Amino acid sequence: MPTIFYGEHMSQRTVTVDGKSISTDGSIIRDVVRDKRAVAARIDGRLVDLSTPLADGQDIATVPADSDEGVHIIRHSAAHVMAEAVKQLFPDAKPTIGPATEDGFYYDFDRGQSFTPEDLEKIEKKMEELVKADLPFIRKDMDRQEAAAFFREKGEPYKVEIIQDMDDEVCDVSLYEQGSFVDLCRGPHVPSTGYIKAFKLLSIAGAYWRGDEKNRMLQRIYGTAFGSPKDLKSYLNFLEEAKKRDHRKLGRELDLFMFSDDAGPGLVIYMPKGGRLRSLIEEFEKRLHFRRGYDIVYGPNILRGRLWEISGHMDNYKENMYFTELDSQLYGIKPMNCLSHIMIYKSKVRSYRDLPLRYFELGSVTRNEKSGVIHGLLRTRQFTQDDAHIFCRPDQLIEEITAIIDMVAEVMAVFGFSYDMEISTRPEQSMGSEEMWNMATQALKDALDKKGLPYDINEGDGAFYGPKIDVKIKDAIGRSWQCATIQCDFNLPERFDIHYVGSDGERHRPVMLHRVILGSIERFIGVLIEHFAGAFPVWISPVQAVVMNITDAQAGYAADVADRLRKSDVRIELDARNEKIGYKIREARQQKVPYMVITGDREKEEGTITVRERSGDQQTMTVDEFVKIVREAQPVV
RNA sequence: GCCAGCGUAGCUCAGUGGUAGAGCAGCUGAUUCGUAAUCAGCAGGUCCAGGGUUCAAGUCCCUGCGCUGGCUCCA
Repeated sequence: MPTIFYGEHMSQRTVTVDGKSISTDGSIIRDVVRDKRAVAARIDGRLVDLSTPLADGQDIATVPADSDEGVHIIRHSAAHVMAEAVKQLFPDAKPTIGPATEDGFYYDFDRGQSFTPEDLEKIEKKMEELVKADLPFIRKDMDRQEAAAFFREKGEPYKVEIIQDMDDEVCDVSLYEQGSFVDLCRGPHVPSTGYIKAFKLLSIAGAYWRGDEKNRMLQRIYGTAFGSPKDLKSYLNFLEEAKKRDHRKLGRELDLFMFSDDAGPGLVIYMPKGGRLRSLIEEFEKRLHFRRGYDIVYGPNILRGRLWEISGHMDNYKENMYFTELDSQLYGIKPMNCLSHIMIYKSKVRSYRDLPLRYFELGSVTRNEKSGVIHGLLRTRQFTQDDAHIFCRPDQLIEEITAIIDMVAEVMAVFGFSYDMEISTRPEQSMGSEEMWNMATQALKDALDKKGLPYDINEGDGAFYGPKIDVKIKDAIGRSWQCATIQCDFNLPERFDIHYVGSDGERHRPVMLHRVILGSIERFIGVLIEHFAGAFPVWISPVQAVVMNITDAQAGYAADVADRLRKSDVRIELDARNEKIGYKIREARQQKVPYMVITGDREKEEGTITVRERSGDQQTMTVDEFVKIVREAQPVV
């Protein structure tokens, strides 16, 4: 192994640091970096340690602790410190991998036993000691074979496996040592453990080696670290905030939906207010689709097994499906809505003039989700999609895709979501020719390119019958959720042998688009709840206003106002209980009702109402004026 | 499905192997009040289910179910 003596050349050098030219007799980058917050540096776009030797004429950019890259490096270093702590406390734990993530870091260990919450505390304490000791991170470059031998001797088989699985052309690997711990690692790292000023261990979880469920389950410890204690604190606050917005908690508190152990896991039961919310969204969707040339259709929930064989579901989707038997015939409970729509298409001879045909269905689908993945409204075993299938000619394909992209944009604007898009390509489990897949994928790309919209590629994540554009919406606290998806399918038209008669009098094969805008209504409602923290916009609020009197003297007037509002389609509740107005307001606020309509003696005398908003602002007006305000909150689509 | 933790009143949660508890919500009564909780009383339990250990189990052990956090999978 070549040894570098950093102090070897004591000559003067001229380097550029963050755009400033510096003349130095120092030998490593750290010698010329004035910025105390610097944790690493960038040379020619490459991230390096501050201990990297200086070379004459180098252009150095420092990476501060509070930058995205800096935080990433701190987290990665924290993962190493955690591994050292674990090795000291539990010598039998074999380290595997420990990367930084978007909001923290983790390290996976192979160990006979699991870690307990008490272990977590011990590990955190030990980490604090290691940070206090301010141990330097020392990089060592090592020949690949030598490194493999080194880890084999240390009894760390996972590191050996990682080295052996590297590309053939890799000759040297780098190791980082701090204190008693050496890890295979590309780096860079902070100069010493003392740079890790704000960290916290969060949870223990199981994780498969290399993410494959056929492999051994490892013990993962999650933690997070930041450039400063202040940033760590604000992240922990953010987690608290997210907890308060949890749709499962709000769903119960606002009486929207429930789950019942007796009914079964992953099966949503809508309570009256949740039912109202859902029906409002569905009404909105029906209008939306009618106005854009869609037809509303309904298909059965179970279809013959034979049909699922033709569609390829039996070969590609069977493990997600439920089956039943009727008159000793096999039936599949639908996990998707496409088959009935294909039946509708097939029911007549179609002319090229008839296309595109757009069939829309608020279709409930049932999928056998593994027990461990079920999660409130966001992952259920039965859900309703705002599903549509568009049958079109190949020459109409791009136009139809772009129309859907526009529709997604309009709907997301109505709800106030921003979003990113990605294209998912052919998965391993799939059917059809390579040519079809290429055509379909190209069509999706062309449509996005034509609109000038940016997108990522998600290799191998398409549906089994075709590639898709996935829309990931971002909620109010920055988390992203998949809702809309647009799938391009050349497969099912062929399998069901559907066709249209072209202008040439010949039969031609149409193309099929599968698409959803909100995706699963359940999931979308879950995201809506968290996005608005339960304080829905007026137009979808299950209760838009609570009418309340101040004393029994205005009970009759309040009932009269309530009646007038109800007859004007304002969704109201009347709170005529013998309680103080402060108490009624408190309850309405907790229920996140947008308006409180207060009727005291003053209002009764003038024939008005006082309307209090969620913000606390209030105004006295007539019932008609208030009705107008509520009506105008309805979006036009 | 896998790993770990958890399961007590409608909700949030206390509970040392020895009589099942609190706050809020609910119900009843009093109070008639102007912008985030009026007072008093009452009622509320298969301690997730089944089995085991024990003189005795909410508490310890086993199995199942469910939930939570992850992993894999996904709208």
